[in-house]
Amino acid sequence: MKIGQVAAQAEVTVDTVRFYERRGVLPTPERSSSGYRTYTDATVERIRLARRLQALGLTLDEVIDALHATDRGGATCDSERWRLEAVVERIEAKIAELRRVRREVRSVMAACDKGSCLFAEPDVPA
Amino acid sequence: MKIGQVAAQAEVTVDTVRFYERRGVLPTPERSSSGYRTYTDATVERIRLARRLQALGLTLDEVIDALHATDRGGATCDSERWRLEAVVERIEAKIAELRRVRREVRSVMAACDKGSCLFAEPDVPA
DNA sequence: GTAGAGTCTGGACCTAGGTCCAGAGTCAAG
DNA sequence: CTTGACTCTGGACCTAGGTCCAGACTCTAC
Repeated sequence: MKIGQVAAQAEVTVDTVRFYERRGVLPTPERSSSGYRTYTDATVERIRLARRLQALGLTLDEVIDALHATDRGGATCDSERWRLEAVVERIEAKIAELRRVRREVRSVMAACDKGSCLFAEPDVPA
Repeated sequence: MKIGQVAAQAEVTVDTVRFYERRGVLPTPERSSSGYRTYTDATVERIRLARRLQALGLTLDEVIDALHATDRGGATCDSERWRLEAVVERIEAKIAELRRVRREVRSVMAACDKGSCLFAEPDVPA
């Protein structure tokens, strides 16, 4: 398979496939006699898995790490579970932060209603 | 006041002050005879307000917009309230998205426990 | 045999919000 | 009058995850 076909099947662009290669998501591919990268279905699956992990909130570096861990063999659910737990924690920290900010925005809005507006100074009438 | 003093009082760096000037958060300042920017306390207040708005989740462009609106005069709590409401909506959309992803991560973890691990293919014993 | 589609390289570009730098000028204290 | 702290300009750099480009090459179909 050539890069375009892999990209289409994995639903990414050819640029992304090459980018993943540079970053180490994908191993250095074989080349045809004319220098074209050649791939198998396994590459499509690997890209799909990478995207899935990214969609779950892993950074690209974490995805690479996870893939390399399984490449080395010996990766099991138990041995890799912590990655997902770390993601959940990160998500929860973000949610907490967003809630904090929302509370603050609401309190500013409430203060605004009472006449102390952030934007327009309340012109205190004598 | 010179830039360093303004920066210190507003708790930002001098680079940020100059950056804010370029972006339009701050108006073009007066210059001393030697070419140094000169500021008043009002600038410190303006920077503090800008940072406050950013901390509430407004983008820098939105902050600039809000400040310019009040510069033009006529800004009131009522006329500017929508900005904060928009921020709240954005925050809520983000929270919803994070919750969705968290649900998905958890479901992947649960599936993992049942033997279909994303990382390590379950080697189905015969 | 040639047009058009695909592929190659590697480096520039994008967003957002700054941060950092060199090289030159300015200012206050000792 | 020199040292050290401050300021000036404008452009490069940072993160993250790609995206886009030119100019050259290759492959397929007509």
